[in-house]
Amino acid sequence: MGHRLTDLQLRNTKCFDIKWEGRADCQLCSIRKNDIFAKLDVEEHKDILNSISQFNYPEKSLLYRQGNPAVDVYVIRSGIVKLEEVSTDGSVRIVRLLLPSNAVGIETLLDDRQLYDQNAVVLRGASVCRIPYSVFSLLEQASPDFYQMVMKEWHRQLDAADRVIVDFSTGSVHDRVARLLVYLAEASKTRGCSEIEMLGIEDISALTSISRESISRVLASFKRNRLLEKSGPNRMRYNWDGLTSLVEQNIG
Amino acid sequence: MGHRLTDLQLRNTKCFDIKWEGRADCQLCSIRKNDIFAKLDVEEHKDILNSISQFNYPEKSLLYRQGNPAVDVYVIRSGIVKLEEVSTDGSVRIVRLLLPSNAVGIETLLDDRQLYDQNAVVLRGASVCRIPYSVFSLLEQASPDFYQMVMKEWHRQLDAADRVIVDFSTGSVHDRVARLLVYLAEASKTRGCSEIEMLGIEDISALTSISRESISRVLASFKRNRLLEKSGPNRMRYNWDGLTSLVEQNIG
DNA sequence: CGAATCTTTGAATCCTCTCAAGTCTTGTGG
DNA sequence: CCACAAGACTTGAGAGGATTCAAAGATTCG
Repeated sequence: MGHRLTDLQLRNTKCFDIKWEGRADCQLCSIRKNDIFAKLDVEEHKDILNSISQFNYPEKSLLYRQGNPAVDVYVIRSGIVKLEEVSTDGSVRIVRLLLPSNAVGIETLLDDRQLYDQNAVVLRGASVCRIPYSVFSLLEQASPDFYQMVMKEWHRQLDAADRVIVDFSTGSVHDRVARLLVYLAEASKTRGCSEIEMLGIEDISALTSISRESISRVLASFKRNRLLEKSGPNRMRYNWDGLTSLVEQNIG
Repeated sequence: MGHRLTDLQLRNTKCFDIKWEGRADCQLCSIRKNDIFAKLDVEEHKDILNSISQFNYPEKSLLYRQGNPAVDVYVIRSGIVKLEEVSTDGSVRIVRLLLPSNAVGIETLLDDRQLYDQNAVVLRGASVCRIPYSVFSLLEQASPDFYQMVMKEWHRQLDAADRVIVDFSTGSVHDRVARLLVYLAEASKTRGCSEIEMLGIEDISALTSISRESISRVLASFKRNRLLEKSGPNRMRYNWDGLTSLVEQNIG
């Protein structure tokens, strides 16, 4: 079985300093082309978007907690956020990883106000836009095809969940970790970065359902084979061809 | 690794006789209260809903194929449908199980017409409503809050996917199968039925990522302990208290 | 710098898979 | 309707992989 949360983590008594980064400037936003506001005329609706603020959440801080009333949607501008479900026995499983331009907490948008389904925890220092529910109800009235973009986000979330099933929960320990690394490498490539934002072993464990020790061993073997190389705290340089050939290998 | 599809299955050359069951009668529909049309005034929009037909798909037939253009949405009225992803190496993984009142193929509704993400295969003879895309585009115009209900369906699908991750892909072989049985038992209970609609071992395997033999062994042990008992083809009588106590046990 | 946390590594055990053979079911055609 | 073939399920034995426990090395943070 997986690892349990400590008391501290469960209560989240620790104080994180979440920095306010100012009003969001949707007009100049670099990631907007891929997010839920992609097709919105932001100039036309600037008074509605007015109430969106931008924050910086440090590593390990919580965007929201499973079971709390869903009140805000967060759009990730940078960093990595995990959605984790805590079982009755206290063990934790990550159900998806969300990356820049993903929206977190879209349960908020269901008509009968729901509770958040998971904990949303920041893995790598994240800059996010916090969007109150009111923005959505106003936009819904002002821009009737707005929900097309929200539906796309639901679709992306399903993709992310399916990825956890198909890629990170199927096959040998070796294969699962390899696929995760390729996934992270892909994400860093599209960001134009040649290094992986490495997850902690604890998180890889909650994502793949593999014991921490086994993960450490697999990573060690990848390093031995020069597929990975530590290049800083939480950063790894990767050998793209080597890694991808690993995951292609299981063809046939 | 998982089992591969046979050539026959990949090509779906076999002919299934899909029976036309007539026009859908949304007015009298017994499952509507839980599906995407829950809050729709069907009398008011009956001319739009006119083009919905009802079909009976036999076991093992395909609603649609992964990669084909998404053209119709199907609402399940009875039976069980699996969504399975076929990897490049031909192995199959079920990413979710869909039950009565779920909609299948909602990728159809994304504005840039998408391809179906998975194969949708009928596991237990299913009666479905086939809803062409046009119905949705008309409803969108006619009933502005219609997308609230569609969003709920996306949410249900995410729940189903998360369930596969948390319950069916985490923990020991024994636990995963036990949770699946409880899930099926719950579903049969809400249908007012005291027997499980049992999946084939192949499908349990694709759902849990467990080898067929191990599943057989676990089921055998449940039968020995009088938690299960065959009560017909593809049907099992279950011991609710026994099964649920199994999945609760891993508390603490 | 030292404490706490996270990661690595080893060795033994346990679990799950694989292979293989047998039994049971289902469906088809004579 | 029976017989046979194909497919699905069961069971055993053995091998291999993954987990566990334990202890030592690294890192991080105050």
